[in-house]
Formats: sequence, C-alpha cells, structure tokens
Amino acid sequence: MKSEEIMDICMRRGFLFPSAEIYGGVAGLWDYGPLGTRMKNSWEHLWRKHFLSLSSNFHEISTTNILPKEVFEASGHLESFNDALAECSSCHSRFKADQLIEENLKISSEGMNLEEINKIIGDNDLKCPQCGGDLSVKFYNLMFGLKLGAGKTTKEAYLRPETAQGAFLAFKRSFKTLRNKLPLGLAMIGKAFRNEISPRQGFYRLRELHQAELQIFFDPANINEHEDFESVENKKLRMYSIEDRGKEIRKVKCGDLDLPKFYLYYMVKIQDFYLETLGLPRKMFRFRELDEKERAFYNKLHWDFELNLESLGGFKEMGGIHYRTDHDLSGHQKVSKENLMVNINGKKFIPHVLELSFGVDRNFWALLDLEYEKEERTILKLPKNVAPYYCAVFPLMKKEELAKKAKEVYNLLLNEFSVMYDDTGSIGKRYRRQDEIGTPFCITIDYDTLEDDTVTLRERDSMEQERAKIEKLGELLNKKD
RNA sequence: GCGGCUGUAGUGUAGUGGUUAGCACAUGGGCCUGCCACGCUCAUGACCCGAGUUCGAAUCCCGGCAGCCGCACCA
Repeated sequence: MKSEEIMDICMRRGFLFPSAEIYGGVAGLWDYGPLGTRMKNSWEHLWRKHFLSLSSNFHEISTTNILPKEVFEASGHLESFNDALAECSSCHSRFKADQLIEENLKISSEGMNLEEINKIIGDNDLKCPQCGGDLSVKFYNLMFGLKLGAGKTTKEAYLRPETAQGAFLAFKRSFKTLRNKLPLGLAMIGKAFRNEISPRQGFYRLRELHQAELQIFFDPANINEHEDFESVENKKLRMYSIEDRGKEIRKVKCGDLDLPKFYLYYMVKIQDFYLETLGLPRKMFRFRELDEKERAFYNKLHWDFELNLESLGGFKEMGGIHYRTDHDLSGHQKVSKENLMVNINGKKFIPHVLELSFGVDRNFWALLDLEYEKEERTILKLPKNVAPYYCAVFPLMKKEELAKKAKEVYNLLLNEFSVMYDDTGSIGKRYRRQDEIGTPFCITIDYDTLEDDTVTLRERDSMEQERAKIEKLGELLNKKD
C-alpha cells in the first residue's frame, strides 16, 4: 500500500490526524483518532499479553515523562544527543564541529561551550571543507529541555527521549519490592520525545512517539542460558547479518546461531509476536544486524527487527533487541552515588540489561501497510484482536421494529466485544465500510429475526454469510477468534 | 535546516485576475420487505495562513505553515 493511500484512509476514517491541524499542523506531531486509538490500545494489549507472560517476574510499570538533568548525564544522552554542528554559510553543508576541530587542530573540543567552539574555529580560521566558506556552529539538541518551578529555584529537566531510563531509575526499588529475583523484567508502554531536526516519511519519524519496551535485568554470568531454551532451539529465525547484506534473508535454526542463548530466546519470542500473534506474512519480517557505526556505543549486541513496507520503500525498523550491558545502571550508580548492585546468594554485581524496544507508532503504521488490500474491495485484513471493532450490527433497513431488535443485539454483544452500530445507507455500503476499517464480522437483523431470533453473520475476508441464533452469537464469535 | 515541486468541501479534482467557485465519490436526513459500495430524493460542506499589487486575488508577488522528492540529520 502506498503511503498516501494509507494516510487518506487514516484521515477519512479516523485513525490518524495531524496534531493541531486547524493551526496548520506541526511536522512530526500526530493524533490518534477514535479508530486509531482503539487499534493502538489493542496492539498494546497484545504486546503486554505476549511479553509479560514470558516470565512470572516480568512486570509493567509506568514512570514519568519528565526527568531531571542528572538522569541524562548518567545515561550519556546529554553528551550524545547534543551535537555541535558547523554549518557553511555559503554552501550549507554541515559537519560535526568536534570532528573538524579534532582533525584540523588535533585537540579535543569536549566540554567546550558554543562560544568557545566558535572562537576556536574563528581563531584558527577553519573554513568549509567543501567550498571554503565561513562556518558557524550551533548546538542541535535532540532532547526537549524544560525548567521545573519558577524564579531562582528552577531545576533543569528534559522530556525523556526513551522510556527505558524510567525502568533503570525504578530498578532498585522494583528489585526489592519483587523480592530480589533475577531475571527481572520491567516493561513500559509510554511516550518518548525527540526534537527531530526534520521529521519525515509521514508517521515514521515523530517528535512525540510511543514506545513499548521491556528491560530485562539479569546476571551476566548466565547470558548463555535460558530455562526454556529447549522450547525454541529448533525454531528458525529470519536473519540478515552484516555479512548477509546485499544477499537474501537466511532462515537459521536458533540452536545453530552464534549468539547467547538468553538473547536468542527473546529473538524467537519477538519473531513469534509478529508471525504468530499478529499473523503477518513471514517474508516481510527479518532481524537485521547493525554495524558498529549504526549502533550505540554501549550496545554490545544489537539486532533490529524490521518489516518490509511498501509505503516506506522497503524494510523498516520496528524495534530493536539491545544488549545494553551494565551501561545504564553503572552510569546511574556513578552519578547518583546510589548503590545499584544486587546481592544474590552472596554474589554482588550490577545486573546487565537486555532491552526489547518497540516503536508503537511504527508498528501501528506497519499493520495498516501490510494488511490493506485494495482490489475490487478495500479490506483492512487486521488480525481480529487488533481491529478497532470486533463486529458491527445492522438493521437491514431503518425500520423501527428492525432497529429496536438490532439495538438489543448490539447491547447484548457490547458486554463482550467492541461493537459498532450502523443503520445508514444501503446494506452493501455498510458492509464495505466495515471492510475498510477492518471489522471482522457484521451481523444483520432482518424480518426473519423478529420471527425466529436468527441473524445473518457475515465474515470480512470471505464475505460468507451464515444464519445464527442470537443466543449463540457470543459463543460463535469467540470460537471464530 | 538547505534546494526543487505542491497546497480548492472529508477524499480526488475543474477553474490561471471579475464564476451563485463546477463535478465525482464520501457524509447527513427522508423514502424503499430490502443482504455486498455505482436504488430514488433532499441537504450540509472548500479556495492553507498572513501581508502586498490591483477598482477587484482561489488565480499575480512576498513571507509563514504543511506535504512530497533530493541533500543533511536520525546517540
């Protein structure tokens, strides 16, 4: 599906809207409409169900969007998310100022402020390597800065650029509350904020985004084991390593891969989420290994999982599985001076972290991209448990006696399912409308219903109809799941 | 952030200085014993924002905003 076609349906049907649209909108900021919110909630629900059930010691938490400056000193975001860029005033090429200074003057610009860097460039007469034009340096900060409080007592803070930090900060207390057991998983679904210089590709790069992340804290001595590894050993993973670039995706038996078992286990579970829970086409999914340049310095192992999306021109990152080592906890221990070591059977150490990180908004978009089918009908072939509505109820015609009965059926089903009621236009039009928003089932009340309490149950993908007793509807709909 | 292209009802479009701003689909009401969007009928609804040129601007100029493409950016 093309990007414009998806966006068209999103705006027309109420999946997505540009934020602050009546003021012209803002690049990188989008709202979820009524259908989009339902669908996002469903996706998040499936995610929770799938990943939190992987261990009895995995738990969801919810931490704040605003965090004090110190957190990002410890995490490295203040240093790494702040790039001093030198821009040429005539050809507008851009260069990293620290590299420029390092290469030309053999000195480090680390810790210098903007004036100091500009002064060095001016004093040493550094010019644009492209065209020889004048350079001016600006800081581009990918984090949104805030001031908490008023007057002289303000505290510097930032909107979190990833949800992960909340889990690291909450680790110490969570670990104690949950009675000192490893592995411990802290999951979070929430917002993160990045001041992208230029958000592009519609809904793919956002300034305010949703992440679903699971931070698994474990003993690094146990990285090559997982109690349930046998159950996944023979599963085939769809791998695209650095050596595979330019070649085909390889299907490799999990047990044959040269990666730690603890890491592999979660790769399988991620692949299962996409291919089994969501039922996406296998060939659209792959794990892609990142090379040294692409991965953050603290990630010892980093594979992204990607989906092949027509609207975005190929395989696109949906999330990553990151072995962050003890980078975060050690950083926070150092800056906060809190002891973040654990003591398990007399062994004291800082746990390592395996992070499963998902971009919720991208995953949402990917479902639309992969599941829209536009032939003689436009059908959104969503898995039943992610569709905004599970079923729709129609009176065959807008007649009072039919409407009354239809409302009864609607109210009955509402107890158990997300249901839409529609009585406008022709019956065919209503079926097609539901197809377009992915509603798996439609139920139609006609004059026979008034006689014998049976209704027409129509299925989205096959368009097949069957006659069913109203009292059996709930059971029937559940069975079809 | 730079350069190029673009911006008319919800969507797709017609209109290139003076139009009641046209059309299609969609949407809402009414009718239809009627089961797969293209039955009938009525109705709602738009010139991205701001300044300028002009007697007069959707149309021309400038700026902004947004979108698309390329470059840059995306620890």
